[in-house]
Amino acid sequence: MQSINLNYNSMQLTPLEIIRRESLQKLRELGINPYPPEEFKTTTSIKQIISNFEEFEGKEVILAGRMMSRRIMGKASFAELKDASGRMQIYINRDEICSDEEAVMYNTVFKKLLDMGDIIGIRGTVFKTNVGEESVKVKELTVLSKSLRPLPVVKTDADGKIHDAFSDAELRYRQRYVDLIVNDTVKETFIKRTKITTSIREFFNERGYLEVETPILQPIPGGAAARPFKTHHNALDMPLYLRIANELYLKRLIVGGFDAVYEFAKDFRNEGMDRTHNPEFTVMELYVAYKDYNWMMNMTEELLEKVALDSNGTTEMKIGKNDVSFKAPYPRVPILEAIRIHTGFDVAGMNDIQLKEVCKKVGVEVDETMGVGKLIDELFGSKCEHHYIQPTFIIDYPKEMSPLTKKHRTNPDLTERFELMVNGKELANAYSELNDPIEQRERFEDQLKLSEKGDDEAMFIDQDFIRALEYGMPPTSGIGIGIDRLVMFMTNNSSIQEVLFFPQMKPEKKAPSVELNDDEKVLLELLKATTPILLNNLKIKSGFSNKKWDKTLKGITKHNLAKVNATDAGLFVEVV
RNA sequence: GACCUGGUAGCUCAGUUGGUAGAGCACCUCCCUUUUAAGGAGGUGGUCCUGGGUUCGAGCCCCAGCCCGGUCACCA
Repeated sequence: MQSINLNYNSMQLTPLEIIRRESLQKLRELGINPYPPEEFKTTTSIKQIISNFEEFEGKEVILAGRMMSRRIMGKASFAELKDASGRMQIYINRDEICSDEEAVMYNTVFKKLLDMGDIIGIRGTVFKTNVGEESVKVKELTVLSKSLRPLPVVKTDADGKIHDAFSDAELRYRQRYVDLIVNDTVKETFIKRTKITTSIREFFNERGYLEVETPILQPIPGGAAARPFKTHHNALDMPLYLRIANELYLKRLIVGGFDAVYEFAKDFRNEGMDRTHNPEFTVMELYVAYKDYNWMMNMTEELLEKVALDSNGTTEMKIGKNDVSFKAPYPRVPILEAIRIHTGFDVAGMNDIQLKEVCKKVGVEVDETMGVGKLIDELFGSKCEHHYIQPTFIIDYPKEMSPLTKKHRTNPDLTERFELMVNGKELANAYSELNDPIEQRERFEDQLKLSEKGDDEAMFIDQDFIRALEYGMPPTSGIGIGIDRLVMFMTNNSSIQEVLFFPQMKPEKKAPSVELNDDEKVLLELLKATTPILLNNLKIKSGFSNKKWDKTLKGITKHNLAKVNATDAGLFVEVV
């Protein structure tokens, strides 16, 4: 983008950056390419050495990584090298890496021209220092990439206590690359995230379930109730929406004859952002033919137990202040039972008027647009949800709030649906899927009525999806698991931003321009008319307020267009 | 969207009824061959988020705005 390029061109360098650019130039003058093109072949990784130290001791290794700290002591130095696998100390001795008289590689390149953050390669032998620290004695040093910006300096003391941590949330999210370099725990979070998704894939693939991809750009944003992002396709000249869910597409595939399909889907919802909501987020949805929601509950227990073990090595977890166990089985509580337990009211079979009465009594706010489903959802959400810390299936939701769910086998007012609650939050949502096309059309029409009544979350009708159901979909159970939320639980993070590499942020403000502003131009013209001029006279001529005067004069002196001279006769300003 | 915190050096942070902008680390110069939050001596470095205002004088007070975070509201 043009504006960004302009910003870079007009960027004012800090003294630290200028020094590094000068070092870069000097490296080139010494005939060292600071960005060499050749492959750099390493023989092992830091983690390998640390975890098999006896095997490596005395042997030669070649490593590459970022220099994270440096302690120079005359003719010898220690530095910390960090590669993708870990950190370890390297020992650099002048006479080991240099044979020439001037010892250029040590005295000039290592001591003067390299900086913290530079990427280097080393060849040397593994040894242990007198103090017992595992290290590599460097015999050869190669510059692999010069770093032009100083990294934050984060130090860890002998007790493992971190000093001057790079902790500003805004900087960490905007410059995640820096966060990943200096904050090791951040990297661990994201490695764990991949372990979790890998664990889920393994679980499904072993069962022969098929991983698929379905459209993100959808003409009708179906499968959930949420405000979509809208975009436009130029060639077709039609609106398209970023998907809010992929449910209806996966069910079409079940119609098409796949027994089990799943997708890790980025979904998009144009709604508020907070600690647990990002406009784009990841949901794993799975559909399995010939199963029901009871089967799905059993599978979910098994899956989560495995995910906990694969990612953390245990089913027992600390989430915030709570101890949570993912050991199966999990209790199954009908939603109306939960409401009875936590409010004292049995709302089974109540109509909307009676429900509003109950809401009023227990202090839950309601409005006219709310139907039975929404009222029950509201009661559960504000009075019950937060009580379910241990994994608990809340089951048998009312029909009104579940337009894609099959009617309950014993009670036609309810549906075969469950939500899995963990730590007081929803983690998964699953149904015995509605496969009766005639009833599905009726449910959609009920949603349309809700929408006309003012419910802006009611679902859109997808005619093609109904057509697919009319060809016949086997009885099927489906589930959606919020992956970001699952990762939050498994890594004990309370903010979704901590488990997304690049959480959504408002743009940074523009870098200051080197262009003169209008006030500065005016002042410079005045100055050019009479130069040198007594400072106070120029101030009076400008007519600027004190603050504006001060800022503007500082502005043009900073650009080196004018300077102030102190003489016996007073302060004079002149053009340079 | 509402309310509350905060925004000062590359990083982490101080900053006194409003009176010339500070510390630690980093950086620069010098000393130092198994150190480790290495150490010792000296030094450089600032759009105090932005724009107005009050004042002889604003990092600090007032007004408007921007950005992060938190709480609530909204929301699968």
